[in-house]
Amino acid sequence: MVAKATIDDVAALAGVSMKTVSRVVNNEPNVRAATREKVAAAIAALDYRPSQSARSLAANRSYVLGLLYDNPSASYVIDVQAGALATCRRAGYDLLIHPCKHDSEELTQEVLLLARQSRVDGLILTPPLSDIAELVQGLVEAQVPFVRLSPTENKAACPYVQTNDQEAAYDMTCKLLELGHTRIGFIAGHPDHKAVTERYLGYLAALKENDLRYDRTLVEQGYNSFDSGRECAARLLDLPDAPTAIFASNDDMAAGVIIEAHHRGIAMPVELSVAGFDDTPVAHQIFPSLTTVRQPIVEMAGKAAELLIKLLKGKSVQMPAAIMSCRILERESTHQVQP
Amino acid sequence: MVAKATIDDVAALAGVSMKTVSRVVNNEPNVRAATREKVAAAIAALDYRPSQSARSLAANRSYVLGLLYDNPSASYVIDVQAGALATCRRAGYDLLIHPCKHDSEELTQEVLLLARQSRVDGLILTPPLSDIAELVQGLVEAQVPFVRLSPTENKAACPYVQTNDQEAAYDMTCKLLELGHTRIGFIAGHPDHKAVTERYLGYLAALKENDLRYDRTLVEQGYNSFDSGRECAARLLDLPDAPTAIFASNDDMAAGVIIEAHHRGIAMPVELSVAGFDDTPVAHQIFPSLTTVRQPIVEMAGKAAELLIKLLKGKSVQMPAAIMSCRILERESTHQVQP
DNA sequence: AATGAAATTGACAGCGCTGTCAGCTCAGTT
DNA sequence: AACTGAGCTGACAGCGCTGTCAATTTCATT
Repeated sequence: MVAKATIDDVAALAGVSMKTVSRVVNNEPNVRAATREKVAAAIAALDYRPSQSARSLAANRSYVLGLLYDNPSASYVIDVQAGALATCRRAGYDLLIHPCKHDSEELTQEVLLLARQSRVDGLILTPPLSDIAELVQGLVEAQVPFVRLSPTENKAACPYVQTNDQEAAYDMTCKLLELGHTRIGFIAGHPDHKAVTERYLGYLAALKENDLRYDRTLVEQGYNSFDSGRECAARLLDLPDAPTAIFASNDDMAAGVIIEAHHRGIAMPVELSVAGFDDTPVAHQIFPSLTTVRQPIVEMAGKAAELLIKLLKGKSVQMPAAIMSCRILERESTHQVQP
Repeated sequence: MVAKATIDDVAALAGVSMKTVSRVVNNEPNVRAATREKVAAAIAALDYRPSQSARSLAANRSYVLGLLYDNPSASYVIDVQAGALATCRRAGYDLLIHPCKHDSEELTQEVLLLARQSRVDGLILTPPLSDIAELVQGLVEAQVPFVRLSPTENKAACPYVQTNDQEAAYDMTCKLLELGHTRIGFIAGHPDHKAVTERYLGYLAALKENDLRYDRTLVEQGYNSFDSGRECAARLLDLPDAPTAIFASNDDMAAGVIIEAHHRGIAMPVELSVAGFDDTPVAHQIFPSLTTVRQPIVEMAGKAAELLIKLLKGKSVQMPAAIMSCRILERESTHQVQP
């Protein structure tokens, strides 16, 4: 790499102390405008770039956020990364990604290590990690700053960003009811993944609200994967009195439903309506394209990073609970029930 | 965070100098076994974790690799990340992700900044960034170590990892020919994305090899996206003498072909065979599931990180060119041509 | 037991920055 | 004109580690 100018070089050229250069670089107050300009000119002339390692060591912060996840959905993870990164860049932070296993024994230790090595200043936890009590507890005890995406438990512990999953699932169920469906199958999400399971509550609430009896045979336990969705669909469609609509807790499972129906020669959406949740890319790449719920994942992650950075700056973020709204996207896979 | 033990604490407890502790921590040779054990015990007792920022500053390396990409495929990016991370963890490195715009004016500057700030020790470039001459040139000049995934140009410049895209596309085309198809439509990839465009050469080679005349109307220019695939398919299927098989340069475009065919009521695979490339998740989530080519992306990225780390360790990696093989996956979307 | 080479260990000087704190400058006051 | 306090600036001491190099120990040989 090119010989790099240090803060001393800049100070010498600008005719000030290196501390003043530091002030200018860090946008600190109490520097006369004229001085600021002199320094800025010197920085430009030398093409000076502060060394991150040096400032990390001296200031005891790394200007790096860690992003923790354990989610099989590539598009979800990419969106979270994109949102977090956008904020990070604006604030001069970098993002370290740290996929991990939510059921690992050493999860908490592994994550704490990141902070203990001073690799990251704070962490963003995404579901299902945001609901692991031991991990959350460990971070609180070690006083590692962190923000959670969509936690369902222990919300007092720290800042979080959330969506109204339950409400959106309620709305989606109502939509299907409005289309005349009375037997609506539901495929629940992975039990370890609390945020997804919340959607089940929305489904239940909508049935209740509309005085439909709850039929246990219409609810299948899925595991968030395409394959599990397909298996659940097979069972639902085998029912003597099969549902005319199936609402899956996520798009991957909904895609599984659609494949299973295709293989059975069921015409969609006329003979079967299908709804999903998440609006992953597959939702509009399958036939029929999927009616689903879009979450503002990028924005949520961006907000989370923002809260975290505020927290790091010491601006007491009084446990702010940013709640963001989902939106139903009606596509081809839902249709009026046939008489 | 918990009060952290420093190297001095460990040295004091073990009764050695901090340099010796440093040697043990870094697995350097020339430390007596007994000493090593004493130190190890002290480290364990104090739960000592070296500060990354301090060692970065002192050793002038960050133990972080940067991953550069500009690829709309979430699953591709996730796979690359996973592969690179696996290697990084084994070697004690972290991974900084850096999505960017391949057509940005300031791309080279932006990327060089990462190294100049000593945030990363080296870079992994993925297509289409691996083919941007200016960027590659800039890195070489600035002496930033880097490794490329699937470069098609200037291969002498530095280590790279590659797949035999062209050969795989050749094989896939032959497979369609064997199924009796003689009019095989082809949807080319984004012209900026060299690695994808190589697949076109494989298609051409197969036609030539089998003495089929090249029909220009059967080749459409796509842009790697689902929508562009669908548009190209529409044009191909509108042809008076429409193809009986369509080979798209990637799965997203192939998914577009399948949707377009569905909307036209074309029965697949009997009336139309479709083939893709990449084996993205959508390939087996659509109906009919897609015959495609699987690249060992995770392995490639892992290998790339490995080469890069070797390079950083000064072990002269004499421009090693790891070439890895693709595999055709036959699924439901391809079928014998109808007489 | 003396000898020399190799193995092992430690002292020390930074790496390039930021935090602390003291000192200086300069309006606005009295 | 002297005084005040806010605004501005700089000296300096680390942050916790690694690289260098010299000192010491070890061990096989003679």
